[in-house]
Amino acid sequence: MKMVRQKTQIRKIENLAARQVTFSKRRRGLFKKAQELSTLCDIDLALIVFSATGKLFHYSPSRSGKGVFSEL
Amino acid sequence: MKMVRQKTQIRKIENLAARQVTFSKRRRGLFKKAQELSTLCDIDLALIVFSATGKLFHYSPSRSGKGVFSEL
DNA sequence: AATACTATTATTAGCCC
DNA sequence: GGGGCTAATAATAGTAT
Repeated sequence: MKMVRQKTQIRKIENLAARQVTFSKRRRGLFKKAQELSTLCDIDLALIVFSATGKLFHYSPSRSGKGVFSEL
Repeated sequence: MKMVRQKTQIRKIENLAARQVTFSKRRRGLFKKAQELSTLCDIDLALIVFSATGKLFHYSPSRSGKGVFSEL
């Protein structure tokens, strides 16, 4: 069981299963980074992610407790 | 010149200059990650970031060439 | 403010269960 | 699909210019 990682190529992952796994992992990482930026720098931001199947993941942290898009 | 990094604490950076530098650095990193996720997984997303001074940074990559919020 | 460096931490690809 | 592991890559805090 070698664990040799390729240097990541940023282009569409053709294998469906691998693409879904990467989507799940990286989406979580992106949300985490977004929340960190919001907290560290005391700013508002919104991150809206659509899955390939149309499912919506949204995130709108807020310093004030009200989401950036709370009106929508 | 020691370069001892603290384990990052995720809470507001009180020093203004340091906060601005971190905002600049991490905002770029976040945009990069967002674009990578979009490309790797062939999905749409939008990232909207407001600076503390109200400046808007927005990002809405698209696989189709049309932004997610192109209608706005 | 912007950029560069680099030690260190953080993320994650590939694997297994 | 999800969770854990670990080696390897990637991001970045602190520093300097």
